[in-house]
Amino acid sequence: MTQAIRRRSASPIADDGDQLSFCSTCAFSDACLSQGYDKSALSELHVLVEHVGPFSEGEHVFREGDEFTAIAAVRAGTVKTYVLDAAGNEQVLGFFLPGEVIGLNAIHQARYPCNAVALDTVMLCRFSFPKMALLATRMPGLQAQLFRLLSQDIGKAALLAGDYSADERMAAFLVSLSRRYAQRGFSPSRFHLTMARTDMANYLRLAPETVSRVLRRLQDEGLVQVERRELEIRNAAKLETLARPVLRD
Amino acid sequence: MTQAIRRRSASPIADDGDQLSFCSTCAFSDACLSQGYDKSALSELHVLVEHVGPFSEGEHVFREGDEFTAIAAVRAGTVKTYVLDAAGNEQVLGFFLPGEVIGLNAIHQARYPCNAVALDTVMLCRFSFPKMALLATRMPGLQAQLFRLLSQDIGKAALLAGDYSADERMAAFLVSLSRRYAQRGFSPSRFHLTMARTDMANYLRLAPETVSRVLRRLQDEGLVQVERRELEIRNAAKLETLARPVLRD
DNA sequence: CGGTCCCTTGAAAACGTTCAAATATAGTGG
DNA sequence: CCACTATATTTGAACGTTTTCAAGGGACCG
Repeated sequence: MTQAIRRRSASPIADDGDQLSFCSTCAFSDACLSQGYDKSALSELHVLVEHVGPFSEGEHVFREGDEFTAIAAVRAGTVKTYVLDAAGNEQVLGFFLPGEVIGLNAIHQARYPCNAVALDTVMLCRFSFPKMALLATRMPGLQAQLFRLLSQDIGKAALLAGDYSADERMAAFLVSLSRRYAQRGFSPSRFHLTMARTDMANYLRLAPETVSRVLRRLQDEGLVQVERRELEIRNAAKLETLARPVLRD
Repeated sequence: MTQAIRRRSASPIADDGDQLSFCSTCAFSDACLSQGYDKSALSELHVLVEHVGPFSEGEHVFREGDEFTAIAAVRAGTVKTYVLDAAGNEQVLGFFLPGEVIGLNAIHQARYPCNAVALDTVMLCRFSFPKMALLATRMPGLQAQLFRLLSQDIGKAALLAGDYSADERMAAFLVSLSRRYAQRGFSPSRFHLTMARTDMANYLRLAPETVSRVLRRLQDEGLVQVERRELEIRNAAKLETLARPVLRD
């Protein structure tokens, strides 16, 4: 089928002087910079970066079973990963916002174990994984960052895993989005829900109807204001209290 | 508090001639051997191995918040990892059988994010992670194996994550145990459940009463035979059919 | 303006939980 | 070796949250 993480307009941007600032959204550059690597080391990292996209809404970045060659950091937009169960129902595994890395769960099988689709206009930084691993043997800081990224993702599923109430799940989801947007410089209190209610439901393991009802309940209690896909957090403290059992912090 | 992954009778075994065969249960040795490394490379790996244990039932291997220094492969016994929620309820994250590696989720925070306790008499191979990472820069096969192990664990939580019925969860759990025992040379159709019903319940996000009822149901339908903690799988085909939605294979 | 898709709302049903209690097992000390 | 206690497991019945089923808005797009 289609090549995983398709190449688009790769070369022009990759050689562009703006490269470093573009890539400053990537976790890898952050790590390397903080490790005090010199320009030459950094340029080695940037040599194996490919800027790909845009992917438009509904377009797939990779599909389950595709050969794994690269991981990718989201530069703009939102990527949803999911699998289809036997009955054809979608199980959403995660949403990836700018700065977050997709494809890490594909390493051990050398194939992507899930599908990844753009929820809006998505731009990616694509990293050849074999090349990156090779480079990591010469850059301990990069290796450490890769280990950290992988290790971090192991615990991520906790949000889904616990047997929490629908309200707690939803609160945790919204707080998580808020924090992740804040981390990238976006407003933590007002943002656009880039996914459909159905996606949220499939992610939180709830029925779409339940998502609807919970959002209404949270709004009636003054915790949030939802207008279609626009969300405003009106009482962050209470929302975080609700989310605490799930997020554990 | 106590040192994470406590040292016990470390030196005598580590220098023993039996070392290699002992460590053949460890994923790392497997990987290195299969990569065709010479003895000197292997001995480098074995220098940073510490054989620790035995831990007796109920004894902790590490606790949440302990400083992370090492990962460990289970050599014998079963290790349960868990966290306590705000109400003090136990959330079981996983059970680790011989050959499986604990501590991988501790890398990114440099602290163990959960507790690990022995369910029976446990023996471990302890690996200093900093030393291992350093060695991995010189042994690409080891680095690759570490990446694979980490990557693999990212998808593991799927068993808990989906919204499956109690029967499906239980079936998937039993099939998973069966396969993992088989992989290490134990009987896939008859084994001892090293964990209490409550542990299974906390792992599967069910009430203990539900676990009891589901096991009875599976037994009444002739899929398994349960006698206290002794389990026999009587109809593997049907059990796997039940588990299929969860395990996805 | 009509159609489609997404979202919302209401009522009934289901699955698992909770509460309560009985039974069984292992460990302890006499 | 046996009684005794604490713990683990099983069972029954009522309850509750979420799902399912059914239908009604509402926005966006042609």
